[in-house]
Amino acid sequence: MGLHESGQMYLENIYVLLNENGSVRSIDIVEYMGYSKPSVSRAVGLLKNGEYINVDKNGYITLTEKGKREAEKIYERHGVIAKILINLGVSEKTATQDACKIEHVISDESIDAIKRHLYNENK
Amino acid sequence: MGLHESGQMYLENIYVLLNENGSVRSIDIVEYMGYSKPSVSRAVGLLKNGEYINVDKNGYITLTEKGKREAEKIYERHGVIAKILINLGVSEKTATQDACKIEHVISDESIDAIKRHLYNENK
DNA sequence: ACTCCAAGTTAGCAAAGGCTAACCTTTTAA
DNA sequence: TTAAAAGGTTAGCCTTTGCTAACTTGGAGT
Repeated sequence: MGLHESGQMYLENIYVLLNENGSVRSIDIVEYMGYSKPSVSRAVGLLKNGEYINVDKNGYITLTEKGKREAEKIYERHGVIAKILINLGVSEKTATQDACKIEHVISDESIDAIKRHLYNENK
Repeated sequence: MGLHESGQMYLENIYVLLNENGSVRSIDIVEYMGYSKPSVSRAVGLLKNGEYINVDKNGYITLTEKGKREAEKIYERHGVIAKILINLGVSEKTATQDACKIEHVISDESIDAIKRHLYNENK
């Protein structure tokens, strides 16, 4: 079975942290997401189990191919949703917050439609 | 505390069923939403408890003022989201499905921005 | 060497929200 | 009148995803 919403969030944040810092451990996720160590520990275990990430003996996390694909997909959706909201006049803060929620529930069809719209707008 | 996502869904569907049929019992919600009788029974109990609905001795459900306000708000959000998605080229079916999810997580600020956009579009 | 701290894990709780199994009424129909 | 169907409720389970408390383990500093 695929990832649940929380798994998607963790994966996306791992992706962001990897891009920002070059490396990620569980403790970095704890600080970034504001969750407790046990919550992160379990989530990381589940992502590892599902082969979305690898964790080396020092606790450093990397994305598998599967994990990278998934993370990029969610990250892109996030950007697309935030962008259209901002274009509609929503503040960046709210747009980002809303995008975090919407990205997990919106269909591919709707995302594609929004992408087409954003593309056409810039012509 | 306010309604959770499932409570909002139940309330919205009660509102729709009331408008469609003029009356609603738990069993109608069971059929409409496809949930089990105990799930609906609990949800109805919670809505009653929160004073969103009244249930008469024959099991007929009506909205309180508070419930009606809430239901209308969610119903409107649903319509707004579905409409902009449809305007972007999303099929009615998908737009409706997505709206059902998004309506519970999107901010008032974003809804207002979308409403402004839809209004300006029709000028 | 001993202590201490940082990073993780284990165990177990809580709330939301779905489910089945089984039960109780009340109404309908043979 | 007696049996079945319809509508609800109770009890209790499961999963997801957060939490705290308490433990382990490995490396640093004194």
